[in-house]
Amino acid sequence: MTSVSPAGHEQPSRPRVTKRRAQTRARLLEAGYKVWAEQGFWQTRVEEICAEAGYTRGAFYSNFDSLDDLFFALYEQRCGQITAQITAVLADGGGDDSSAAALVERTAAALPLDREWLMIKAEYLLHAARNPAIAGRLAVYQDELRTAIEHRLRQAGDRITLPGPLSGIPDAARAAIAVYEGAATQYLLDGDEKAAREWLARLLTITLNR
Amino acid sequence: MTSVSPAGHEQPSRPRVTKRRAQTRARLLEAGYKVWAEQGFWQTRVEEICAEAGYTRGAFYSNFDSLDDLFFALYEQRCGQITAQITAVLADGGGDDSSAAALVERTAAALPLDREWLMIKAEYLLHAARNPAIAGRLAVYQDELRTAIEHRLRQAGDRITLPGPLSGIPDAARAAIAVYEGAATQYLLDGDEKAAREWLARLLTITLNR
DNA sequence: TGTACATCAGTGAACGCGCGTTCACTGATGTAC
DNA sequence: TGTACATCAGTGAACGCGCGTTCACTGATGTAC
Repeated sequence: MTSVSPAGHEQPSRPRVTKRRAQTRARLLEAGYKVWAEQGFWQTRVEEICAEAGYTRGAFYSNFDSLDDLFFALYEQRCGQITAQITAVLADGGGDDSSAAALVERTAAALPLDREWLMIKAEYLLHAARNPAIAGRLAVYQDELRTAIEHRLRQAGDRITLPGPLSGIPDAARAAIAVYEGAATQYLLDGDEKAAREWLARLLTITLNR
Repeated sequence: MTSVSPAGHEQPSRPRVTKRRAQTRARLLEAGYKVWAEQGFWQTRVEEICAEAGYTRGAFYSNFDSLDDLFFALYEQRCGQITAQITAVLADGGGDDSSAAALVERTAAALPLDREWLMIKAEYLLHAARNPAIAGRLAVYQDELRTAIEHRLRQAGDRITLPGPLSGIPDAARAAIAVYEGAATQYLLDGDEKAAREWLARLLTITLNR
Protein backbone atom coordinates (compact mmCIF):
# COMPACT_ATOMS: atom_id res chain seq x y z
CA MET A 1 0.00 0.00 0.00
CA THR A 2 2.20 2.83 -1.21
CA SER A 3 0.94 6.35 -0.73
CA VAL A 4 -1.16 7.39 -3.67
CA SER A 5 -2.77 10.75 -4.24
CA PRO A 6 -6.54 10.77 -3.68
CA ALA A 7 -7.23 11.36 -7.37
CA GLY A 8 -5.65 8.03 -8.04
CA HIS A 9 -2.57 8.98 -10.05
CA GLU A 10 0.84 9.41 -8.46
CA GLN A 11 1.62 13.11 -8.39
CA PRO A 12 4.89 14.14 -6.74
CA SER A 13 2.36 15.69 -4.35
CA ARG A 14 4.26 18.25 -2.28
CA PRO A 15 3.37 18.45 1.42
CA ARG A 16 -0.01 19.95 2.10
CA VAL A 17 0.35 22.02 5.21
CA THR A 18 3.07 24.55 4.68
CA LYS A 19 2.00 27.84 6.27
CA ARG A 20 2.30 26.66 9.85
CA ARG A 21 5.55 24.93 9.16
CA ALA A 22 7.08 27.93 7.46
CA GLN A 23 6.17 30.08 10.43
CA THR A 24 7.69 27.65 12.91
CA ARG A 25 10.85 27.49 10.89
CA ALA A 26 11.05 31.25 10.67
CA ARG A 27 10.49 31.67 14.41
CA LEU A 28 13.14 29.12 15.24
CA LEU A 29 15.60 30.86 12.94
CA GLU A 30 14.82 34.21 14.50
CA ALA A 31 15.23 32.78 17.99
CA GLY A 32 18.42 31.03 16.93
CA TYR A 33 19.89 34.29 15.74
CA LYS A 34 19.18 36.01 19.01
CA VAL A 35 20.41 33.21 21.25
CA TRP A 36 23.48 32.62 19.12
CA ALA A 37 24.47 36.28 19.40
CA GLU A 38 23.79 36.34 23.13
CA GLN A 39 25.29 33.08 24.28
CA GLY A 40 27.61 32.08 21.51
CA PHE A 41 27.51 29.13 19.18
CA TRP A 42 28.81 26.42 21.48
CA GLN A 43 26.91 27.45 24.57
CA THR A 44 23.56 27.49 22.82
CA ARG A 45 21.25 24.61 23.75
CA VAL A 46 18.42 23.40 21.56
CA GLU A 47 16.13 23.91 24.53
CA GLU A 48 17.00 27.61 24.76
CA ILE A 49 16.18 28.31 21.15
CA CYS A 50 12.89 26.46 21.45
CA ALA A 51 11.97 28.32 24.63
CA GLU A 52 12.83 31.63 22.98
CA ALA A 53 10.68 30.74 19.99
CA GLY A 54 7.86 29.27 22.09
CA TYR A 55 8.16 25.64 21.06
CA THR A 56 9.33 22.38 22.52
CA ARG A 57 12.35 20.45 21.33
CA GLY A 58 10.38 18.16 19.08
CA ALA A 59 9.44 21.09 16.90
CA PHE A 60 13.09 21.84 16.42
CA TYR A 61 13.92 18.32 15.28
CA SER A 62 10.89 18.31 13.06
CA ASN A 63 12.37 21.30 11.21
CA PHE A 64 16.14 20.94 11.46
CA ASP A 65 18.63 18.13 11.54
CA SER A 66 20.86 19.71 14.16
CA LEU A 67 21.99 23.01 15.62
CA ASP A 68 24.68 23.21 12.97
CA ASP A 69 22.02 22.86 10.33
CA LEU A 70 20.06 25.77 11.80
CA PHE A 71 23.09 27.94 12.45
CA PHE A 72 24.68 27.59 9.07
CA ALA A 73 21.34 28.13 7.32
CA LEU A 74 20.92 31.17 9.53
CA TYR A 75 24.32 32.62 8.84
CA GLU A 76 24.00 32.27 5.10
CA GLN A 77 20.52 33.81 5.15
CA ARG A 78 21.58 36.82 7.21
CA CYS A 79 24.86 37.27 5.46
CA GLY A 80 23.07 37.33 2.14
CA GLN A 81 20.54 39.88 3.41
CA ILE A 82 23.16 42.12 4.92
CA THR A 83 25.47 41.99 1.94
CA ALA A 84 22.57 42.78 -0.38
CA GLN A 85 21.57 45.69 1.82
CA ILE A 86 25.06 47.16 1.86
CA THR A 87 25.33 46.68 -1.85
CA ALA A 88 22.03 48.47 -2.38
CA VAL A 89 22.95 51.41 -0.19
CA LEU A 90 26.32 51.80 -1.87
CA ALA A 91 24.94 51.40 -5.37
CA ASP A 92 22.08 53.84 -4.83
CA GLY A 93 22.95 57.10 -6.64
CA GLY A 94 23.87 59.71 -4.09
CA GLY A 95 24.68 61.98 -7.02
CA ASP A 96 23.81 65.20 -5.24
CA ASP A 97 26.72 65.05 -2.80
CA SER A 98 29.54 63.64 -4.77
CA SER A 99 32.54 64.85 -2.80
CA ALA A 100 35.14 62.44 -1.53
CA ALA A 101 34.05 63.21 2.02
CA ALA A 102 30.48 62.28 1.17
CA LEU A 103 31.69 59.00 -0.30
CA VAL A 104 33.44 58.15 2.93
CA GLU A 105 30.43 59.12 5.00
CA ARG A 106 28.18 56.98 2.89
CA THR A 107 30.46 53.99 3.11
CA ALA A 108 30.93 54.38 6.86
CA ALA A 109 27.17 54.58 7.29
CA ALA A 110 26.50 51.57 5.08
CA LEU A 111 28.75 49.11 6.89
CA PRO A 112 26.96 47.41 9.78
CA LEU A 113 28.18 48.11 13.31
CA ASP A 114 25.58 46.01 15.00
CA ARG A 115 26.51 44.04 18.08
CA GLU A 116 24.51 40.90 17.40
CA TRP A 117 25.70 40.61 13.86
CA LEU A 118 29.34 41.30 14.68
CA MET A 119 29.35 38.67 17.42
CA ILE A 120 28.00 36.09 15.02
CA LYS A 121 30.35 37.18 12.27
CA ALA A 122 33.35 36.89 14.59
CA GLU A 123 32.33 33.42 15.67
CA TYR A 124 31.72 32.33 12.13
CA LEU A 125 35.17 33.56 11.21
CA LEU A 126 36.62 31.11 13.70
CA HIS A 127 34.65 28.28 12.14
CA ALA A 128 35.88 29.30 8.72
CA ALA A 129 39.47 29.49 9.91
CA ARG A 130 39.25 25.86 10.99
CA ASN A 131 37.20 24.55 8.10
CA PRO A 132 38.10 25.24 4.47
CA ALA A 133 34.62 24.38 3.22
CA ILE A 134 33.10 27.04 5.44
CA ALA A 135 35.85 29.47 4.50
CA GLY A 136 34.87 28.97 0.88
CA ARG A 137 31.28 29.90 1.50
CA LEU A 138 32.34 32.92 3.54
CA ALA A 139 34.58 34.04 0.71
CA VAL A 140 31.54 34.32 -1.56
CA TYR A 141 29.98 36.99 0.66
CA GLN A 142 33.28 38.73 1.18
CA ASP A 143 33.72 38.97 -2.55
CA GLU A 144 30.24 40.41 -2.96
CA LEU A 145 30.97 43.06 -0.38
CA ARG A 146 34.32 43.92 -1.89
CA THR A 147 32.79 44.15 -5.33
CA ALA A 148 30.10 46.51 -4.07
CA ILE A 149 32.73 48.79 -2.57
CA GLU A 150 34.79 48.64 -5.73
CA HIS A 151 31.80 49.72 -7.80
CA ARG A 152 31.19 52.60 -5.47
CA LEU A 153 34.81 53.67 -5.71
CA ARG A 154 34.73 53.53 -9.49
CA GLN A 155 31.62 55.70 -9.48
CA ALA A 156 33.57 58.24 -7.50
CA GLY A 157 36.08 58.25 -10.32
CA ASP A 158 38.82 60.84 -10.03
CA ARG A 159 37.23 62.67 -7.13
CA ILE A 160 39.28 60.39 -4.92
CA THR A 161 43.03 60.00 -4.95
CA LEU A 162 44.28 56.85 -3.33
CA PRO A 163 47.33 56.86 -1.09
CA GLY A 164 50.52 55.69 -2.80
CA PRO A 165 50.70 52.16 -1.31
CA LEU A 166 47.25 51.30 -2.66
CA SER A 167 47.77 50.51 -6.28
CA GLY A 168 44.18 50.44 -7.47
CA ILE A 169 40.50 50.17 -6.72
CA PRO A 170 40.66 46.50 -5.58
CA ASP A 171 43.39 47.36 -3.10
CA ALA A 172 41.39 50.29 -1.83
CA ALA A 173 38.29 48.18 -1.34
CA ARG A 174 40.28 45.57 0.52
CA ALA A 175 41.81 48.25 2.71
CA ALA A 176 38.37 49.65 3.45
CA ILE A 177 37.24 46.24 4.61
CA ALA A 178 40.36 45.84 6.75
CA VAL A 179 39.77 49.09 8.61
CA TYR A 180 36.13 48.15 8.97
CA GLU A 181 37.18 44.92 10.70
CA GLY A 182 39.49 46.91 12.94
CA ALA A 183 36.79 49.37 13.93
CA ALA A 184 34.35 46.53 14.51
CA THR A 185 36.75 44.87 16.94
CA GLN A 186 37.02 48.10 18.88
CA TYR A 187 33.26 48.43 18.95
CA LEU A 188 32.74 44.91 20.27
CA LEU A 189 34.83 45.80 23.29
CA ASP A 190 33.57 49.24 24.19
CA GLY A 191 30.05 49.04 22.76
CA ASP A 192 30.01 52.67 21.69
CA GLU A 193 28.49 52.59 18.23
CA LYS A 194 28.60 56.32 17.61
CA ALA A 195 32.29 56.53 18.45
CA ALA A 196 33.00 53.44 16.36
CA ARG A 197 31.26 54.88 13.33
CA GLU A 198 33.08 58.17 13.65
CA TRP A 199 36.37 56.32 14.01
CA LEU A 200 35.55 54.17 11.00
CA ALA A 201 34.91 57.29 8.95
CA ARG A 202 38.30 58.69 9.89
CA LEU A 203 40.05 55.45 9.03
CA LEU A 204 38.23 55.32 5.70
CA THR A 205 39.23 58.89 4.97
CA ILE A 206 42.86 57.96 5.40
CA THR A 207 42.42 54.87 3.30
CA LEU A 208 40.46 56.27 0.40
CA ASN A 209 41.48 59.87 0.23
CA ARG A 210 45.11 60.74 0.29
CA MET B 1 46.24 16.79 66.01
CA THR B 2 46.89 19.74 63.74
CA SER B 3 49.77 19.50 61.31
CA VAL B 4 52.93 20.69 62.94
CA SER B 5 56.33 21.03 61.32
CA PRO B 6 58.81 18.33 62.29
CA ALA B 7 60.98 20.79 64.21
CA GLY B 8 58.10 21.34 66.56
CA HIS B 9 57.22 24.99 65.91
CA GLU B 10 54.45 25.96 63.47
CA GLN B 11 56.09 27.28 60.35
CA PRO B 12 53.77 28.20 57.46
CA SER B 13 55.61 25.24 55.93
CA ARG B 14 55.13 25.48 52.20
CA PRO B 15 54.52 22.23 50.33
CA ARG B 16 57.58 20.07 49.97
CA VAL B 17 57.51 18.62 46.50
CA THR B 18 57.31 21.43 43.99
CA LYS B 19 59.55 20.55 41.04
CA ARG B 20 57.36 17.74 39.74
CA ARG B 21 54.22 19.75 40.28
CA ALA B 22 55.54 22.80 38.50
CA GLN B 23 56.47 20.67 35.53
CA THR B 24 53.06 19.04 35.36
CA ARG B 25 51.39 22.42 35.51
CA ALA B 26 53.63 23.79 32.79
CA ARG B 27 53.00 20.80 30.54
CA LEU B 28 49.26 21.07 31.02
CA LEU B 29 49.35 24.77 30.18
CA GLU B 30 51.41 24.10 27.08
CA ALA B 31 49.01 21.36 25.99
CA GLY B 32 46.05 23.60 26.77
CA TYR B 33 47.40 26.30 24.51
CA LYS B 34 47.81 23.94 21.62
CA VAL B 35 44.45 22.24 21.98
CA TRP B 36 42.65 25.51 22.54
CA ALA B 37 44.09 26.94 19.33
CA GLU B 38 43.30 23.77 17.39
CA GLN B 39 39.84 22.92 18.60
CA GLY B 40 38.54 26.10 20.13
CA PHE B 41 37.65 26.94 23.68
CA TRP B 42 34.27 25.25 23.93
CA GLN B 43 35.16 22.10 22.05
CA THR B 44 38.16 21.37 24.20
CA ARG B 45 37.75 18.45 26.62
CA VAL B 46 39.78 17.98 29.76
CA GLU B 47 40.69 14.54 28.48
CA GLU B 48 42.23 15.96 25.30
CA ILE B 49 44.52 18.33 27.14
CA CYS B 50 45.63 15.57 29.49
CA ALA B 51 46.30 13.20 26.62
CA GLU B 52 48.28 15.87 24.81
CA ALA B 53 50.31 16.54 27.94
CA GLY B 54 50.69 12.86 28.80
CA TYR B 55 48.64 12.72 31.99
CA THR B 56 45.30 11.42 33.15
CA ARG B 57 42.40 13.60 34.21
CA GLY B 58 43.19 13.41 37.89
CA ALA B 59 46.42 15.28 37.30
CA PHE B 60 44.43 18.08 35.75
CA TYR B 61 42.10 18.44 38.70
CA SER B 62 45.02 18.21 41.06
CA ASN B 63 46.44 21.34 39.40
CA PHE B 64 43.46 23.37 38.19
CA ASP B 65 39.94 24.03 39.36
CA SER B 66 38.41 23.90 35.90
CA LEU B 67 39.10 24.44 32.24
CA ASP B 68 38.22 28.10 32.63
CA ASP B 69 40.84 28.33 35.35
CA LEU B 70 43.48 26.90 33.03
CA PHE B 71 42.42 28.86 29.98
CA PHE B 72 42.28 32.24 31.62
CA ALA B 73 45.58 31.67 33.38
CA LEU B 74 46.95 30.63 30.04
CA TYR B 75 45.67 33.63 28.15
CA GLU B 76 46.99 36.11 30.67
CA GLN B 77 50.36 34.39 30.71
CA ARG B 78 50.73 34.34 26.94
CA CYS B 79 49.29 37.78 26.44
CA GLY B 80 51.76 39.18 28.92
CA GLN B 81 54.66 37.42 27.21
CA ILE B 82 53.63 38.51 23.74
CA THR B 83 52.96 42.10 24.73
CA ALA B 84 56.30 42.28 26.49
CA GLN B 85 58.02 40.87 23.44
CA ILE B 86 56.43 43.38 21.08
CA THR B 87 57.24 46.17 23.48
CA ALA B 88 60.86 45.06 23.62
CA VAL B 89 61.22 44.83 19.84
CA LEU B 90 59.66 48.23 19.34
CA ALA B 91 61.62 49.90 22.12
CA ASP B 92 64.94 48.46 21.01
CA GLY B 93 66.94 51.26 19.33
CA GLY B 94 67.01 50.66 15.62
CA GLY B 95 68.81 53.97 15.33
CA ASP B 96 70.79 53.08 12.24
CA ASP B 97 67.78 52.92 9.91
CA SER B 98 65.55 55.71 11.08
CA SER B 99 63.48 56.40 7.98
CA ALA B 100 59.70 56.35 8.11
CA ALA B 101 59.72 53.28 5.90
CA ALA B 102 61.99 51.48 8.35
CA LEU B 103 59.65 52.39 11.19
CA VAL B 104 56.76 50.81 9.35
CA GLU B 105 58.77 47.71 8.51
CA ARG B 106 59.81 47.31 12.09
CA THR B 107 56.29 47.69 13.39
CA ALA B 108 54.87 45.30 10.81
CA ALA B 109 57.51 42.73 11.72
CA ALA B 110 56.94 43.13 15.46
CA LEU B 111 53.20 42.46 15.46
CA PRO B 112 52.44 38.74 15.69
CA LEU B 113 50.75 37.07 12.73
CA ASP B 114 50.72 33.64 14.23
CA ARG B 115 47.80 31.36 13.61
CA GLU B 116 47.55 29.75 17.03
CA TRP B 117 47.76 33.01 18.85
CA LEU B 118 45.31 34.82 16.59
CA MET B 119 42.75 32.06 16.97
CA ILE B 120 42.98 32.28 20.73
CA LYS B 121 42.92 36.06 20.68
CA ALA B 122 39.80 36.09 18.51
CA GLU B 123 38.04 33.67 20.80
CA TYR B 124 39.05 35.62 23.86
CA LEU B 125 37.67 38.76 22.26
CA LEU B 126 34.27 37.10 22.14
CA HIS B 127 34.51 36.25 25.82
CA ALA B 128 35.45 39.83 26.60
CA ALA B 129 32.59 41.18 24.51
CA ARG B 130 30.16 39.20 26.66
CA ASN B 131 31.84 39.73 30.01
CA PRO B 132 32.90 43.16 31.25
CA ALA B 133 35.29 41.72 33.83
CA ILE B 134 37.20 39.90 31.11
CA ALA B 135 37.05 42.98 28.89
CA GLY B 136 38.72 44.91 31.69
CA ARG B 137 41.63 42.52 31.89
CA LEU B 138 41.99 42.51 28.12
CA ALA B 139 42.07 46.31 28.13
CA VAL B 140 45.20 46.22 30.28
CA TYR B 141 47.16 44.38 27.58
CA GLN B 142 45.68 46.51 24.81
CA ASP B 143 46.83 49.61 26.63
CA GLU B 144 50.32 48.20 27.01
CA LEU B 145 50.51 47.48 23.31
CA ARG B 146 49.17 50.90 22.37
CA THR B 147 51.62 52.58 24.70
CA ALA B 148 54.51 50.66 23.18
CA ILE B 149 53.49 51.81 19.70
CA GLU B 150 53.07 55.39 20.90
CA HIS B 151 56.58 55.38 22.32
CA ARG B 152 57.95 54.11 19.07
CA LEU B 153 56.10 56.81 17.14
CA ARG B 154 57.39 59.52 19.47
CA GLN B 155 60.92 58.23 18.92
CA ALA B 156 60.40 58.68 15.20
CA GLY B 157 59.59 62.30 15.93
CA ASP B 158 59.13 64.49 12.87
CA ARG B 159 60.36 61.86 10.45
CA ILE B 160 56.72 60.84 10.14
CA THR B 161 53.83 63.04 9.13
CA LEU B 162 50.44 61.70 10.10
CA PRO B 163 47.48 61.89 7.74
CA GLY B 164 45.10 64.74 8.47
CA PRO B 165 42.32 62.75 10.15
CA LEU B 166 44.72 61.41 12.78
CA SER B 167 45.15 64.20 15.24
CA GLY B 168 48.09 62.88 17.22
CA ILE B 169 50.26 60.01 18.30
CA PRO B 170 47.52 58.24 20.32
CA ASP B 171 45.22 58.29 17.30
CA ALA B 172 47.99 56.97 15.11
CA ALA B 173 48.73 54.11 17.48
CA ARG B 174 45.07 53.20 17.66
CA ALA B 175 44.85 53.26 13.88
CA ALA B 176 47.89 51.03 13.63
CA ILE B 177 46.21 48.50 15.89
CA ALA B 178 43.02 48.71 13.87
CA VAL B 179 44.75 47.88 10.62
CA TYR B 180 46.64 45.12 12.38
CA GLU B 181 43.32 43.57 13.42
CA GLY B 182 42.09 43.88 9.86
CA ALA B 183 45.17 42.21 8.41
CA ALA B 184 44.97 39.49 11.05
CA THR B 185 41.39 38.67 10.05
CA GLN B 186 42.48 38.32 6.47
CA TYR B 187 45.35 36.07 7.49
CA LEU B 188 43.12 33.77 9.51
CA LEU B 189 41.11 33.07 6.40
CA ASP B 190 43.78 32.61 3.79
CA GLY B 191 46.66 31.47 6.00
CA ASP B 192 49.27 33.25 3.91
CA GLU B 193 51.51 34.87 6.48
CA LYS B 194 53.93 36.44 4.04
CA ALA B 195 51.15 38.15 2.10
CA ALA B 196 49.49 39.24 5.34
CA ARG B 197 52.66 40.84 6.61
CA GLU B 198 53.26 42.64 3.35
CA TRP B 199 49.68 43.86 3.35
CA LEU B 200 49.99 44.97 6.96
CA ALA B 201 53.08 46.98 6.04
CA ARG B 202 51.18 48.75 3.28
CA LEU B 203 48.27 49.54 5.55
CA LEU B 204 50.65 50.85 8.20
CA THR B 205 52.38 53.02 5.62
CA ILE B 206 49.08 54.65 4.77
CA THR B 207 48.23 55.05 8.43
CA LEU B 208 51.50 56.42 9.73
CA ASN B 209 53.01 58.18 6.82
CA ARG B 210 50.96 60.66 4.86
C1' DT C 1 -21.15 25.59 4.24
C1' DG C 2 -20.88 21.14 6.89
C1' DT C 3 -19.17 16.69 8.04
C1' DA C 4 -16.01 12.83 7.93
C1' DC C 5 -11.59 11.66 7.31
C1' DA C 6 -6.48 11.69 6.34
C1' DT C 7 -2.27 13.52 7.24
C1' DC C 8 0.83 16.54 9.35
C1' DA C 9 3.12 19.46 13.03
C1' DG C 10 4.40 19.91 17.35
C1' DT C 11 4.38 17.70 22.31
C1' DG C 12 6.97 16.05 26.05
C1' DA C 13 8.46 11.88 28.48
C1' DA C 14 12.16 8.78 28.18
C1' DC C 15 16.61 7.05 26.74
C1' DG C 16 21.39 7.07 26.66
C1' DC C 17 25.89 9.04 25.71
C1' DG C 18 29.62 12.15 26.67
C1' DC C 19 32.13 14.17 29.79
C1' DG C 20 33.07 16.84 34.15
C1' DT C 21 34.22 15.71 38.64
C1' DT C 22 35.36 12.77 42.64
C1' DC C 23 38.06 9.74 45.43
C1' DA C 24 40.31 5.57 47.22
C1' DC C 25 44.54 4.02 45.98
C1' DT C 26 49.66 3.56 44.54
C1' DG C 27 53.96 4.74 43.36
C1' DA C 28 57.14 8.91 43.64
C1' DT C 29 59.50 12.24 46.17
C1' DG C 30 61.26 14.18 50.00
C1' DT C 31 62.82 14.12 55.27
C1' DA C 32 64.89 12.28 59.64
C1' DC C 33 68.46 10.17 61.77
C1' DT D 1 75.21 6.96 52.19
C1' DG D 2 71.32 3.89 53.78
C1' DT D 3 66.95 2.84 55.81
C1' DA D 4 62.40 3.78 57.57
C1' DC D 5 58.81 6.72 57.25
C1' DA D 6 55.60 10.64 55.97
C1' DT D 7 53.44 13.08 52.60
C1' DC D 8 52.35 14.29 48.07
C1' DA D 9 51.28 13.82 42.94
C1' DG D 10 49.11 11.54 39.67
C1' DT D 11 46.04 7.24 38.47
C1' DG D 12 41.90 5.60 36.61
C1' DA D 13 37.43 3.49 37.77
C1' DA D 14 33.00 5.09 38.96
C1' DC D 15 29.30 8.35 39.50
C1' DG D 16 25.94 11.35 37.85
C1' DC D 17 24.28 15.37 35.36
C1' DG D 18 23.19 17.83 31.22
C1' DC D 19 21.56 17.61 27.03
C1' DG D 20 20.99 15.72 22.24
C1' DT D 21 17.88 12.77 20.08
C1' DT D 22 13.89 9.69 19.54
C1' DC D 23 9.14 8.40 19.25
C1' DA D 24 4.36 7.26 20.47
C1' DC D 25 0.85 10.32 20.85
C1' DT D 26 -2.56 14.37 20.24
C1' DG D 27 -4.48 18.24 18.55
C1' DA D 28 -4.27 21.19 14.21
C1' DT D 29 -4.76 21.73 9.48
C1' DG D 30 -6.13 20.59 5.21
C1' DT D 31 -9.10 17.68 1.61
C1' DA D 32 -13.20 15.24 -0.35
C1' DC D 33 -17.78 15.28 -1.32
